[in-house]
Amino acid sequence: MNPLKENAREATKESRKTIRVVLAEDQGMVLGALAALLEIEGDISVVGQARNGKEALEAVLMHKPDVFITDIEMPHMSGLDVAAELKRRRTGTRVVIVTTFARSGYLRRALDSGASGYLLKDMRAEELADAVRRVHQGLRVIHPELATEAWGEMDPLTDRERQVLRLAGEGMTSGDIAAELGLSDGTVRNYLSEAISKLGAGNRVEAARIARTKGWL
Amino acid sequence: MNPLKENAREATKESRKTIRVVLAEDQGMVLGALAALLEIEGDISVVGQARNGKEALEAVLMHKPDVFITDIEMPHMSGLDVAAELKRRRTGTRVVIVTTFARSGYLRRALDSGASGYLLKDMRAEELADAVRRVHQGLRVIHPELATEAWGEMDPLTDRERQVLRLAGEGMTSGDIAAELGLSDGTVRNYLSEAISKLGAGNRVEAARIARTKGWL
DNA sequence: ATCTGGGGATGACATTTGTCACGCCCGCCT
DNA sequence: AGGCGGGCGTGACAAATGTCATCCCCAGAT
Repeated sequence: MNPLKENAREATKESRKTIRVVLAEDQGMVLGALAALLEIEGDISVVGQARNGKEALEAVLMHKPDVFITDIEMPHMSGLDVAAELKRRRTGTRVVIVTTFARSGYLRRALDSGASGYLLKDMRAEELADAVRRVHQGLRVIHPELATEAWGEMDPLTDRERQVLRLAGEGMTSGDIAAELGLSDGTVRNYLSEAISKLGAGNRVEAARIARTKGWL
Repeated sequence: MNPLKENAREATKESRKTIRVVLAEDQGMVLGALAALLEIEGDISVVGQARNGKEALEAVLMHKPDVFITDIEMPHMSGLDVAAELKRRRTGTRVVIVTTFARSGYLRRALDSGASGYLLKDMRAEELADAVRRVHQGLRVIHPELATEAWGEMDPLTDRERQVLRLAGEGMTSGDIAAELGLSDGTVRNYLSEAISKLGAGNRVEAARIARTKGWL
């Protein structure tokens, strides 16, 4: 129980420096590559890897890592769901989302789920380790482009509009959609028209595209 | 990483064994991570990295690597385009496609473009280095799931149809497309109509969706 | 020299879309 | 009770879309 004078310096150094990380990502190759990338850093150690949300949750609960790095789109439980669950369980683990998608909707949900970081995969690889360190220190790290710009605009669509637009984006005709949702053909067209104008699009296809890229789907 | 410490004997050994690689991938983080992954292997050296098709082409022409590893979907020139161009120029470089998409159309085009390997990103990370070695030895490496189903259905679309359908899928109107391609409005609609019927779709949106999922874009 | 087929264009027509202006019903606010 | 406003529907109309038959042009194939 007594501080060991001799290696006290090293011990504290070690315990202060090594950041234990669990990594989740459904593409095996990217998972392995990211692990390799992080292992290069002397102060970061990957203690667990997972290829889907459920495994990820188990791995985090088992290893109690300092930082949990996860993709969003994974089989059966998204990274956002895992983050929310971890928040609910009050594990001390900090969460960093690393994803392809610069959708403000995702960012909002990530922050709501208690994530400490939101990074895009097209960031420079070297910055990942730094981000992990910052988050470990209790800081928040948001990808710059998201932190400023695309942030602020809220989803202007009503539930119906979203619903209708999604189906239209799949190639369904107004009539199909009407049948599917138990609405009238004209009503569907009205919603579509509303959505198109709200999104500043020229037609349903463009509207769907815009909504998708904003994460409002 | 330190070529200076070789003496003559080691140098010949080295030159026989070290596989020089150029890597292309638009997501910076994945690019860096893959590079890290490969650099761990003693016999593989990443001599160039690129984040889009054009850079990739330049990098390959400049470094003349043994193997060129590339993603498909990149800005302004796809990995497939780069592969085709390299084939045309008869560089000795062997090409390995590494992509997310298990689309038979992509595989076909990859092989047509002279690629020696087609791997999916959800493969285990450790297998990448092996694949690189095999390809370097002149072997072909095709992701198992695809190898069997490889000769699936053929792309029924002509170039024009593909072109027109792509733009239509972005939300452009027939008129826009006509202007863009220097065709008449009616002709565009004819191509679209052809594409729709070839794909068994009900309208342009569905047709675009189908073509996309098949990898015929 | 002729035949053939692909790329491209036209014109006509039936549907589907996108817009608008209204009208109805129902819950909520004060 | 009266007054909103949101969800839903109708009708009408212009524009865009999908389908066909038909025609021109030109490069290969025979």
